[in-house]
Amino acid sequence: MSIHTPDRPRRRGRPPKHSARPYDEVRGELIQAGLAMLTEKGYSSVGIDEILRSVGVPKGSFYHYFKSKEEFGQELISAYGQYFARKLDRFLLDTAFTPLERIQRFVADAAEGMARYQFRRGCLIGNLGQEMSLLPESFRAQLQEVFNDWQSRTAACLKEAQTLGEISPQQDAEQLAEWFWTGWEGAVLRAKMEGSTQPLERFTQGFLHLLGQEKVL
Amino acid sequence: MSIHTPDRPRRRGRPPKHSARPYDEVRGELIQAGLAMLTEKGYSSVGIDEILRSVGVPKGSFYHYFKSKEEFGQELISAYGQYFARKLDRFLLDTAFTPLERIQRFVADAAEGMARYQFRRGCLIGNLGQEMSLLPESFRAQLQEVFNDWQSRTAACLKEAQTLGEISPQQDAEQLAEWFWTGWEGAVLRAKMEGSTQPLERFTQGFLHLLGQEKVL
DNA sequence: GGAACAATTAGACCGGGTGTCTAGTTTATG
DNA sequence: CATAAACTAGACACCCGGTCTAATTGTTCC
Repeated sequence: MSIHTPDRPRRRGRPPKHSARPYDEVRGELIQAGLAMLTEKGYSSVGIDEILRSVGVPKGSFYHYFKSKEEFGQELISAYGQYFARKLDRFLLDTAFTPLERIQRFVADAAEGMARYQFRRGCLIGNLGQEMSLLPESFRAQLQEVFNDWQSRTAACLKEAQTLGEISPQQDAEQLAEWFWTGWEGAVLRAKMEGSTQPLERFTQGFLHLLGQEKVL
Repeated sequence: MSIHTPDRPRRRGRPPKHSARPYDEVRGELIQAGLAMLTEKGYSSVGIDEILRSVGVPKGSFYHYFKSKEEFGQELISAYGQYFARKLDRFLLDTAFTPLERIQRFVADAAEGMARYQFRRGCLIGNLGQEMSLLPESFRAQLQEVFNDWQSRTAACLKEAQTLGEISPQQDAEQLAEWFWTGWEGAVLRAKMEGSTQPLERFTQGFLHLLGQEKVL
């Protein structure tokens, strides 16, 4: 339940070689904890020490692991982007299903993920986009890149659907994918608001409908 | 440009009858200023005195006008809901245009509004939905109601489109409207992120496409 | 053994801010 | 002229923010 052991005794100087968690492990835990908190509350409402505390790392150590909160945020964005890219691949490249089925399976998995945290956590990228006016400008381009990445993975799947004749080859797959992600973020927002997976499902249903198929989900 | 005269001299006790702005006027200005700030930064990042200061009302007076920050927030939600409902009516009931044209005109107006503030301000309801996990629970139902209201106004317009034969009468107008608003919030989010009206236009184009018409915008 | 270096963090810096409320001052009312 | 109504100064009692220096401890290598 808790993210880390609450407080082991803490010594001051350099830790003995074989006792301490290695640098990269601690760094990873900080990123993990940061992701959990920022997906729930966004960037500006979460303080550094809240994250540090949850991992049992003393406040003074933050700048040993990261240059600043801004840089930390940048790493979170990229970690989240990659995490989700992997998840997308897991579903969208799964040849056991048709391309459209893969999308549905991805959506179902994401919905389950939101439910697991009582709809308190959303999409980090969406959260930050919404906060944009409070954020360091350096985040803007990075957020866009993440979306672009997700979109092109989705577009590839849609193109496959086209060559397999599952959807019409006339529509621009890239644009459909952009469009999916735009709407998806809206659906995530409403899922948080309503505390229900319904918006996610309804949106997806409509999207697949747009693709030209009738019976879905 | 500035919201109010910066600081007129301020006397302490009850103001003379004909000198002071009436209670309701001040209240209205506070709500106005609150809307401007919350549409930009959300609820939790905006402090009460930031709003007070911008209107030239001393901090001590807040509880003269509102019971608490929570109640103030509730009034903002309802004011924003009504403001937008009026705007929707202005466009969606304008019989000088076809129903679908009205929707396009509404979108164009909203896009212009976002551009006017350099894409820093979004939709208050969307902002708060995103923040939900940081908000008083009392906001949840209220936010949903606002969406429902907007949706039914939109649905009415879509039904008119159906009776006029502009779109197929087979689809459920209510659901299409819900779907529009879900996607719309996503598009607003991305417009903020990209600092461009493009997401708004692209999304709308796709939506109208879904309604079955080809040439749009 | 002991210098030099690497790894870690205590603790404070400095400057905010939060929402709330009481006690007070001033005008209006009857 | 007492009482009531309208308004606000100023503080309460917090907790927070991100950052950085100086100190402490372990390791390495002569």
